[in-house]
Amino acid sequence: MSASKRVLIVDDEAPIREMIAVALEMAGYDCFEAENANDAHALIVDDKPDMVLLDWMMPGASGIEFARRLRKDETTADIPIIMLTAKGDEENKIKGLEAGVDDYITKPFSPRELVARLKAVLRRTTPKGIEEPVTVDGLTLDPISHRVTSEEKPVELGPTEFRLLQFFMTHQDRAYSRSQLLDMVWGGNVYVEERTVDVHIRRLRKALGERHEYLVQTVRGTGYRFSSHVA
Amino acid sequence: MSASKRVLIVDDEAPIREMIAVALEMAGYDCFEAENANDAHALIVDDKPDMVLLDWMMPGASGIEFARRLRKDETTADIPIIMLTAKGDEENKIKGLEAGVDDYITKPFSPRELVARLKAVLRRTTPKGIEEPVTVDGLTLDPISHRVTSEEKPVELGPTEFRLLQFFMTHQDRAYSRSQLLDMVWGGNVYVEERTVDVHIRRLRKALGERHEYLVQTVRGTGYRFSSHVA
DNA sequence: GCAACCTGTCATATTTGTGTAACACTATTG
DNA sequence: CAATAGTGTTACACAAATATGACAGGTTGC
Repeated sequence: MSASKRVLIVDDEAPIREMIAVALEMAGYDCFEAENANDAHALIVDDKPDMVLLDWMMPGASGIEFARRLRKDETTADIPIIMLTAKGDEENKIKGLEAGVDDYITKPFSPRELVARLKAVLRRTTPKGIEEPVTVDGLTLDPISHRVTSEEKPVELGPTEFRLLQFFMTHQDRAYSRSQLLDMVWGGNVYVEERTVDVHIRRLRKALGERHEYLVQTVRGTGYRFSSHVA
Repeated sequence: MSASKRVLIVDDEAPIREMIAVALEMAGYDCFEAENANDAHALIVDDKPDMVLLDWMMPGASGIEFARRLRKDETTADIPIIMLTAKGDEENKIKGLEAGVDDYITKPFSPRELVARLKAVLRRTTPKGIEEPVTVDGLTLDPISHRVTSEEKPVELGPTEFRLLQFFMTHQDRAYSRSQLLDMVWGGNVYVEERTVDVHIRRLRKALGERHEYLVQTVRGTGYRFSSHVA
């Protein structure tokens, strides 16, 4: 589930927000909007976005001021910000960069450029996921080719089992409760029965086969654990 | 398709841009112009050129600064840059080379010299692996003759399928999402449905025939992968 | 201007994955 | 040795993802 990135657009002019939203949605982003700094802050707290597009000119708190505020608060400090500025506004550019803005883009701009900048910023702020293959006792998971092999032989896994195994292999020797697994593997806000985890554990074990199923261990009363250590 | 090379001229003085443009067009290049760094960036994003001629002296962001910015972003990092500098400006030359500029040329210069430099730079930057034929299990793609053969027999491919296959053959054993493929094969920022990728994958597979279609593998929930390894 | 060819998008099949509930086991506890 | 809670298994309906075939514009070359 590479859920699409969520972008918050902050601008006091609705038509502009709409235009941007359309462009971004076509490019596969998930947008939501705010028309002033207060609304924006509420939305950010409520559902932390992956990126904020911030208009420099806004009634009330200016964009810069708002950017500073976001940077100050630890929980929002790491959200990338792209500032929208008027043409040739070099001074603001500088202030913006000082305030910790990740990039700025001058209006008017082409949707393409916007998307390109956004991608560029996300690329350099999003920490690269674990890209190295992991191996445990002959079982190898390669995130790059998205493949799992047991003693060189391919292992057939569904998407969920793959993520589950990936999580386990990068978090070994530690017991996780079903609800923790749901959080980590399924993603934060989904409602599924806890027992569903059991079923996927079962599917994973089956796919791993006799040779490796011992790696997925039951911790009675608690949940499951992945370990090459026997009980 | 193999249209003439596209060169972006960035200089704040229109007459100079014009002069250069005329010279280059006579030499068979396709020119477009920008008078400042921001416009230039927008144009580059919109339609990635094969080469950028960059004036060192510009209001706002200096040429060097702009060059650095281009080098930083992965998608523009491989565009060759030739810097135009004032006579005897040795210091800038050094800074320019540090910033990853491919060549520099001092003003005033003759059109002939400019074209010569440009050719030289293109010659040594273009052949980045895009020259060698690739073969996988009897399937060969030759970028030079722009031809694909399966066991010596020619394979009919549309332009998009060709680029797709070329990308795959030069990036094997790696799973790509549809949006990544759109980025890499279709080019930077085109608004196309993700499902379109499926269709072209389908066309590619069909063209490859039974003998080779196994190379194009579906990675459920993720995208596609090209690999001679089964599953 | 015509014909052949590409392309992107739909609508529709097909295939595969997912969550649940029901029932079978197994360890634990007293 | 029950009684009980915790897990394992399995079958199954339905959801989601992918494959496929057809189509309407748009290009290109003649």
